[in-house]
Amino acid sequence: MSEAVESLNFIEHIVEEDLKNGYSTQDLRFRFPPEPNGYLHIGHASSICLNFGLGLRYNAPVNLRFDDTNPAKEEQEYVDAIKKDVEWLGFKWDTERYASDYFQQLYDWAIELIKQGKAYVDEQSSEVMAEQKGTPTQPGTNSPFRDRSIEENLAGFQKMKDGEFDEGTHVLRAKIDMSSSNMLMRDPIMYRVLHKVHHRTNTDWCIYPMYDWTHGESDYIEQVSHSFCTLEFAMHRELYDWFLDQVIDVKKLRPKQREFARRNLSHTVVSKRKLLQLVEQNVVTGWDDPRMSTLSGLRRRGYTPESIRNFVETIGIAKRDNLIDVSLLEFHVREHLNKISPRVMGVLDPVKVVITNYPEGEVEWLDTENNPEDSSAGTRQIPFSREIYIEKDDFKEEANRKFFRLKLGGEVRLKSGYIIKAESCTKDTDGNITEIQCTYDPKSKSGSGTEESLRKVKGTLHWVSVAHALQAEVRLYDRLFTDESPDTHKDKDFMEFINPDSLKVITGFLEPSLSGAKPGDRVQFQRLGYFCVDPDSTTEKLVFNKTVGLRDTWAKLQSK
RNA sequence: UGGCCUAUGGUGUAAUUGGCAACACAGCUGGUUUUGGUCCAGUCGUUCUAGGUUCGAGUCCUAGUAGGCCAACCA
Repeated sequence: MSEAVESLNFIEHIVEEDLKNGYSTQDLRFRFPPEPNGYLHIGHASSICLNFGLGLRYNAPVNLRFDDTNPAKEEQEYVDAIKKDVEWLGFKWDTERYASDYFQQLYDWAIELIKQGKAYVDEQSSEVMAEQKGTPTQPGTNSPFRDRSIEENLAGFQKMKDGEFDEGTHVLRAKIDMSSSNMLMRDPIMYRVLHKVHHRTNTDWCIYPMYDWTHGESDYIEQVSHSFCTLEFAMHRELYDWFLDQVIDVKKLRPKQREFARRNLSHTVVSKRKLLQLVEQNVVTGWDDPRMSTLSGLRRRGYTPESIRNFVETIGIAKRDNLIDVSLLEFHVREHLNKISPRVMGVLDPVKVVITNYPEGEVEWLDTENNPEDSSAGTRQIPFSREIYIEKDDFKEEANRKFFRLKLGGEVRLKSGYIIKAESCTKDTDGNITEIQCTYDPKSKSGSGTEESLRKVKGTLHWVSVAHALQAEVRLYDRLFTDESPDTHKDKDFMEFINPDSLKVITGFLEPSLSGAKPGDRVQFQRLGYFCVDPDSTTEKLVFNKTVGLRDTWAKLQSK
């Protein structure tokens, strides 16, 4: 095996550089820090694969740390869902942490800051403070409470902690620089009063630390070497470093924050807030609706962890704006499913075919391979009889030479069965074809080795025996949004681009071998696409989700 | 009007750190095929602009242009 020249992304270059400049691999430690206020989506997969991938690469621990500093939005349900998703993607965290584990330490440090004159209690309303904050082009002005005594601040902070103040009346602020060109440095809030029940600390606290005060210090407590986040936090780095400077012990490792661009996926939204909106407004059935860009939605849709990891690998990590076409994600799921999915036959839009010269009442069990990509997958038997279903699209009374399917007077191969010839068809009063009459060549049976069976006919159709067909609910999905980038229009809300036809529920007719299919099972309906059994499925009523269609060059030709 | 970040084929990402611009997807041609799938072969097409440094610039410098981010008691 020749060692291919490894190409690293800029984050990996940073780590390599640090290793060259004195870090040892023992120093390396990473973390994935979700806020438990929603479900993970495909964008998080990039962050997960980045951090856990680095852990694997350097054999370094990776913590799963819940950034749970806002009890108003965070719930245990989300914690559970996030853990499930990370595991499903195939990663193992070193330790499970919570920012709330550090509330006491954070509080103690805050007292120190007050004692050093670097933090103060402000009693103004948020409106007034916002006004004093200035604008990006104009400096802010100091709060009248900025210079009160340390004793006063200590007492005020104590009262905040003791629950003597109402929400919104008092905050603890870092005393930095109200004229900084970085708005975040204009005396940022460290603590606010919140009389809310926290999912872990319950009512122990009624003051809660803000993100900036919490995140870097949590990294430091855990001795995380590299703290990666998305670009919108770039301006926070200065604050991250300032807060670190206040508590750092130079003998300990100093975490560094670096930022990368979030991945945008076309025809969807990749934002917890917007996904929550879809859930709350019942545009979808839940966080795990198969149309959602959540990991749980993709899982239910039939995506495999491998396919998502491969996708994330090829889209890489960088700092520029991007819009990745969903077709790349679809490529990766097809690539994996092609290798692992058993092939079966199902007809989703049926028209009946009667083989007039086939004996009435007779049933033949035909051998067919389970997966041409995997010879060890073996074969199974499928029933053939006088009446079968084929797809409506697979028959035309008249068609040109480019149409490789069934037409009057023409022949096709029935997959793993016989060659049939269309002789006539019947229609209802509206002109819809209701039945096709065919004859078959008894000597053309697949695999029989006869001269007739070896004949080349251009088309091969999938089919199911009418008498043996299993009926199943099949859910067909299309993109949730009609616009490739629904949430980037300045004058339009992303909800205006919702695709009204993103879900179509039909009844499909499937080969009987599918009768025992279990939720999560994945198959390829030949010539149609990849499908998986939905959790809603029961033994009485099978329910399939369409994961993704096969590449369809015929459809492409037709649309020209 | 301020600050920060970014700019490489249609899309995404590389380029041994200053040394022949490449990989994947998409597109197009053809071949194989009992899935119009898979697979195989071929093909199209790229460094935002203008200066500068250098034997040599996608890479460094300057200016410009374009896009993104920044004024929540959210993260």
